[in-house]
Amino acid sequence: MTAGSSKVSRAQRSQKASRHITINDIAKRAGVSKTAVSFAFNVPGRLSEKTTQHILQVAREMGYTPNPIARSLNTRRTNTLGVLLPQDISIAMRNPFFAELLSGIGEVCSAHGLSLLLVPPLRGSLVEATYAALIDGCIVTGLEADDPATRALRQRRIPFVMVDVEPEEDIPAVSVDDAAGAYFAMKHVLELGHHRIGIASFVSFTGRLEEYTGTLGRRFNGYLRALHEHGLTLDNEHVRLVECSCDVEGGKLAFHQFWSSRQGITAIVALSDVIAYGVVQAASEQGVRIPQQLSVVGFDDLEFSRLLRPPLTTVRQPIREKGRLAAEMFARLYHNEPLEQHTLRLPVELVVRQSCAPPQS
Amino acid sequence: MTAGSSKVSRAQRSQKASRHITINDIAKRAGVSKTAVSFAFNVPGRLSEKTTQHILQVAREMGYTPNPIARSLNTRRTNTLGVLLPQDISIAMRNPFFAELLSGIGEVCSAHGLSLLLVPPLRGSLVEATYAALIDGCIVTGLEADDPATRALRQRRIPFVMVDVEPEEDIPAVSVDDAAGAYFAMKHVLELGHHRIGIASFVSFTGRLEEYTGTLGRRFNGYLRALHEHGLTLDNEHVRLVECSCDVEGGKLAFHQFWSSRQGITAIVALSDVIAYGVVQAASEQGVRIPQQLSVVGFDDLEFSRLLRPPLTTVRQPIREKGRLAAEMFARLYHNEPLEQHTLRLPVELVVRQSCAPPQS
DNA sequence: TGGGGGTGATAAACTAGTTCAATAACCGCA
DNA sequence: TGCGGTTATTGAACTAGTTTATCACCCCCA
Repeated sequence: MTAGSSKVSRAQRSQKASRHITINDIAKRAGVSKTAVSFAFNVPGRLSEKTTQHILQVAREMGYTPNPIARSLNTRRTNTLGVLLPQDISIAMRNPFFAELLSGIGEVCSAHGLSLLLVPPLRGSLVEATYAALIDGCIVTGLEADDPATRALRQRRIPFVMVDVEPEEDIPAVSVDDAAGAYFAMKHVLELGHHRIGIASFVSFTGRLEEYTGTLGRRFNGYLRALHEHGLTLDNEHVRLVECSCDVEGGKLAFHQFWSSRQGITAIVALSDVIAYGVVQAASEQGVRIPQQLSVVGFDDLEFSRLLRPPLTTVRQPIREKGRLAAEMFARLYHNEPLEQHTLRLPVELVVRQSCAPPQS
Repeated sequence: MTAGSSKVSRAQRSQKASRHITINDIAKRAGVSKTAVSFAFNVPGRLSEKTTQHILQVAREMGYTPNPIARSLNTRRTNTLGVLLPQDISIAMRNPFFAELLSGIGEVCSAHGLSLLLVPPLRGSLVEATYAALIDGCIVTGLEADDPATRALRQRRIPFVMVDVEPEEDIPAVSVDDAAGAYFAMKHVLELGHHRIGIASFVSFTGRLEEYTGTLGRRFNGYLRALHEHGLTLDNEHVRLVECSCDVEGGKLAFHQFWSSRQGITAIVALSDVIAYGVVQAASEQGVRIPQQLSVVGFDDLEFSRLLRPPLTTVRQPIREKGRLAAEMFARLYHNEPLEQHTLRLPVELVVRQSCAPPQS
């Protein structure tokens, strides 16, 4: 290294590394100020038509396009809506629930020219993820109002709407009566005469049963209410609980656990349709006939549940609608328009199809 | 308005509007330079432990978190991987293909701490969308190498990997032999003895049949080759084409068009499993028995196709794997590591299940 | 010729951080 | 006490744009 090389200026060095073309390059080349270049791109009518066209022509020739990050720094807009996911993307996307939710959210994104950012935990922390996400706001899924990540959003004044959360004053949210839905599902199974029942639950266990929170907790409350009305409890003898991942694979594993336990389970209540799919698939593979030998109920009524073999009895919740409404609420917050209602609660209903029957006598 | 009010400085005004807390506020409050604050957050060991802790303490007290946009402007990193979608998010998400693809891409995102940005056309233009997207690179779906959006990425030196594209020198891509897969599917139907066949295609028509491009064009080539081998052509008499949206609803509409035409169609070949789902559902609703009265073949082998009633005969392509490999290629580009192979071609195979049978005599 | 009004263009300040290069402080040792 | 070598800290420049406030210019009219 020569003495001279250390004197190479920063500008020269970055020149060498084929620097990106910036607004300054265009300004110089076009013989105008960078303000003019900015106006040419952003404020139609602010410059004379001649100047505007000249600047845009120069920009085209040099292949210039304004840096969206620098622009965002000024405008404080990213034109991006985040979706906070409590799990990794690869896991969430195994549950068609999210595809339907995103489809609903996406309708609103198109209308407002927004992109959609999937925000999973960063290095294990959703709070970290919210710090790093380049978003104008977000839809929060699978979290409660007192979650650290939710608090982080509030503190940073990032507008957000929660989905599937216990309704709480002044927190915009779109929910569903999970407890009622679960109650209907379990009641249906009980009224068919089942009393050896497996509950296939996705995991978010935090200790004892009373500590189940969120969607899981609410659905459990519904199940337990129906069980109590029929004099049953989660005693592991009549009613057994198995936890699994919220995907087809999880449902298959759950089925095998129930079936190998030889407790004579005649019905499986799944906390999610996709888990029910796995149960049905594993049962078919084992030659267990549904609903003759085993009844299965789900929760969600995904678009494909009616196409299942047999068509799945389940609890319908309007998932796409939920996404759309949540995103619409966000859009109002985003544009500082008042919300008519802070919390929406959408209806659920039991959809009886062909995956349940009375137990074999 | 008084004369005084016009003299209110900018700082005072923004103060009033409860300005965001910046690195300067923390520096002042902690009695250090903003360089020190930056180091405290980003370069462990660069400051004394005492100073670092003091700064972080002050930051915590004031609820400060570095602005990710300003940070990105310097670091030139957004830690976001884009997925370029040729349609609106709400439409794409109606096809479980994307959920599976995203699931694969998501595996790599987790490993590298990336978020995933869904980038649909902005004001009708994907090129515009690429200009505005805050991403470090992207996975391009449903586009060809000579698409304007692809060119825009190249020009702006945004690293990208294409998915489902005609392999081309030096463009990183992960594809599948669509033509071969389609050939297998059509051949299977023909060998069962069908000669009145409906093709249910998603839309991307650009004029005459020879102008089909991309995935659509490649699959058509496969279908046509098999048809030719059996002396058939797309003549609208024996083999009829219907275009529909790529979702369950589209498949249902396609079925109704085929069935109402009363051309005695005995088999429907769908360009996508999700379209086949719609065909099967509409057929069931009409009391048309599959495969006895109507054979159906799909393309994709989505996770749920084996659970369909009846289980769907289809062409398997490893979608999740495709997403994962594409994302891994991107990760290498992103870290300036050399690619072992620029283009990958994954295998397809016909999966014979129960939705096809010989035509009723 | 002077002044008002409108248009077109710009210099400078601003967005909120990171990074470079230089300095200050400290420690041990001669 | 002086000096070399770390270690800790900082001012200034830099990222790439937008925005504000001002100015120059031209036309019209008095």
